[in-house]
Amino acid sequence: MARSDEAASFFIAVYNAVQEIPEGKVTSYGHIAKLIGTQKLIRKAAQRPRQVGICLKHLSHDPGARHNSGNVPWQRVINSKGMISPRSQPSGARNQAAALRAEGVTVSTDALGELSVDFAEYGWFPDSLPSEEASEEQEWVSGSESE
DNA sequence: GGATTGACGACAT
DNA sequence: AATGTCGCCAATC
Repeated sequence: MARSDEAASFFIAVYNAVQEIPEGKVTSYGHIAKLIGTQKLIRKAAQRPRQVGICLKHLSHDPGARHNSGNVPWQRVINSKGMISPRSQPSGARNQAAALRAEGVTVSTDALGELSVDFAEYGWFPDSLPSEEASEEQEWVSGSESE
């Protein structure tokens, strides 16, 4: 099992999780990492929020790719403080804000020009992926499901 | 192929 | 409350 395979799995898991974020909702990089962490497949996933950002950064713009900027709602992922990461290129963050506003999310701008979203209103933080059981190998044992 | 960077986050000062 | 430090590890010098 090469580490590169594990890395690839991580990318897939991230894109898969991000696609679960409902339109008009947002979550954090850290939460995506945590959700992936519930799946044993990937090592220390819950401790790698940065890698989640890397995944989105490298999200393909090729419409033909399995996961691309068109079918993965990357804009719904912001940092744990509820703010769109300023990062290197301001236009990128602004573009993200525009994409969120387009789907009904209110993005506030403070005096410093930092963009933020109210988690209380738009946050999406489930304990696990809604379709986690449906899409994965689904090899857990049935019998002890307690609601 | 070693060193730095970074769409982050938790904890320590 | 506001910085600083460290862990994580793929990508990029």
